[in-house]
This record gives sequence, C-alpha cells and structure tokens, in this order.
Amino acid sequence: MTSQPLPFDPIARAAELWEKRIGPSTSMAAVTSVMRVQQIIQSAVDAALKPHGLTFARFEALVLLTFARTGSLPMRVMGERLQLHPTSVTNIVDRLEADGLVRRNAHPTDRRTTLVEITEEGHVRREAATQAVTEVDFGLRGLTERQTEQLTELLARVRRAVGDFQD
Amino acid sequence: MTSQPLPFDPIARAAELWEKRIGPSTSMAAVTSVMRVQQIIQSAVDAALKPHGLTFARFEALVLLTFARTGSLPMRVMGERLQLHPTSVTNIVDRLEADGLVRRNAHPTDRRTTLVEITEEGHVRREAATQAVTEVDFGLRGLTERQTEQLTELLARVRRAVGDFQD
DNA sequence: CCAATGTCAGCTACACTGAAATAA
DNA sequence: CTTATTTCAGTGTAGCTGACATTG
Repeated sequence: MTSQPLPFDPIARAAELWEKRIGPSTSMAAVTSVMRVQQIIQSAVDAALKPHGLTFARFEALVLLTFARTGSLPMRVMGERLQLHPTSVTNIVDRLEADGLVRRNAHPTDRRTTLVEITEEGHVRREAATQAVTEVDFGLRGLTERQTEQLTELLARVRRAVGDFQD
Repeated sequence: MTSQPLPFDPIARAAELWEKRIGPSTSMAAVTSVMRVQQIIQSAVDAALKPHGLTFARFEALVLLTFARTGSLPMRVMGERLQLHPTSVTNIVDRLEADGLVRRNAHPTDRRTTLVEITEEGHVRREAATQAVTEVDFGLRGLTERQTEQLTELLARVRRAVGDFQD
C-alpha cells in the first residue's frame, strides 16, 4: 500500500477535472468512491480476520451457515445468497473444510447436491472472528449510526435497480 | 455468477438475524452493502471496458495520465493517486505499454524514477472507453442525481476518517 | 433428451512479501 | 550509510470459462 494521506481529496479533484474536460462527473465520483471504500473496508476486515485464519468471504460463509436453521445448506444456495460463482463456492468450502470448520454431507434425497454443515470448531471460530470484526466496527469509521443506515439504504436502491433482489 | 434475483433482500435478512442472535447490525449491513455494490459496479464497468481491452484499473490509470498537465507522471505518484501497490503499478503500466497506450520515459533529473506518458493511441482508446462507461453510467443505477451525490458525500466521510486524505 | 449440481483445469487480475538493482 | 524508486519472483485469493460426471 502506498499510503501517505494526500493533502486533498483525490476523488473530488478528479471529479472537477472530469467535469471540466470530459462531462458530468456525478456517477464517476460515486463509483470511484465505492471502489475506494470497498478497498479500505476489505483490508481492515481482512486484517482483523487474519489472526483467525479467515478471509471476509470465508467469514461470510460461516455466518450464513450459522443462520441456517439446520446449520447446513446446499452449495448452490450458498452461492445464491453470497453472490458467488459456483467454482468460488467450491474453493471457499474447500478451505473451510481443510480447516475443519465445515463438513460436506450428502443430501438425503437429491444425490447431486452437497450439503455444507458448520462444525463445532466452526462455531467457535466464527464466534472469535465476529468479536474481532465487531471490535473494529467492520472497518467502517466516520459515520454516525444514522448516516450508516442512510448509506445502506442508498446502496439497497442500487442493488434493487440492478435486479439483486425483488420486493 | 449465480444470478436469480432473490425474492427478498439478503442483506436486510442477514441484518435481522444478526441483530437477533449476535448484536448490533448497522455497520455489518453497510459494509456488506458496500462489498456487494462494488462487485456489481466492477462487473458492469469491466464488461463495458472489455471490448476496449481495458480493466477498470487500467482505465483509471489512463484517465489519471490524461489529467496530468504534461500527460506524464512518475510511477510512484500514480500509485499514490490510484492507491495501488507499487508492484501493481508496474503490472498495470506493463500491460498498457504492451498495448501501446503508454510509454515509459526517463526522468530528466532523477534517474531513479520512471515517467509514464500516455500515447496518442492511449488518448484515442481512453476516449472510446470513456464513451462506453458513460453509456452505462458506470454501472450505477437506481439513484437520482441528488442521491448519487449523497452517496459520494457519505463515502468521503469514511475516506477522510480513515486518513485517505486531509482537508 | 434436457436441466441441474458440483468439480476440475486453466486463465486472468491484482494484492502482498521479500529481495534486488540503481540512484539520490 | 540510509533512503527512495522501481522491478522481479513467488504466493494467495478470487473471478471467469469450458468441460465433465452424476443425477433428476
């Protein structure tokens, strides 16, 4: 990471120049901001999770399984909920399984599908990891509770518009 | 991409369960939303840029060079502005150079530093690519102009709090 | 026969680390 | 001598495509 804080907001400056020389900059500024904040959050969360041997993606998978009534879900459903490519699900479950945090089980009726179940050790690990990310507030700083909710709300509009979900 | 739209908002649902079984969910919901929207935008923008042989990172680099007074910048500065790892700058410039879109020049006084200059072909390519991403509004949908600005503003607070820039 | 599920191999992109060469 | 700039090799994560076996 090349990280000296700049004495100006690079995105605001780029937006000015963009406006002057290229065209409307509203979307460009917002998109660049999302990219940058994602990067910030990703590295903060990954740093918090590293001592627990998890990435954010794997952490999310564990949380998802924790929330499942039976503590287990088909791979396909995991991909759906986490918006992951089937091969990424395979990869993530491979890693978690190698670490003993989840277990692959046969589906009772549909022999094509694999059920992924969180183990005892998985529960313990998720608990510790949750503590770690909660302590750093998921890497999110500088916003009030109200503003944080506003952010979620604005992003939900985008997700809805793009067909991420319906309702 | 596993992409059937879910009949509910998966983030809102996860937040409910998180609140019920783990703790406050405000930050968690916002962070998950940022991650997801970044993913959406990234793939939309990359798809728009693909016919032009560019990724978003490479496109950003071209834009940055276009904005430089002399059309050229040291690698180090590029990394600073784009928040890229030095090795990533090398990599990105390698690709752009192989495509004839930029050129590496010697720095007139400091022989350690390499200046990267956008070529004529680079200008042409950036122009076409800009058209492409503008047409899809950078993958950003569902927000009014006003809301888009609000989003940028909220994210700037996070960037400032985290020391991304000062002012 | 067609569709769905999961896996595998191979590719790309980009982050990171550690080491090195060169120059300030 | 120390620091700065860039590069290189190697590693890890994760996305994608295309192919495949198995099963519904």
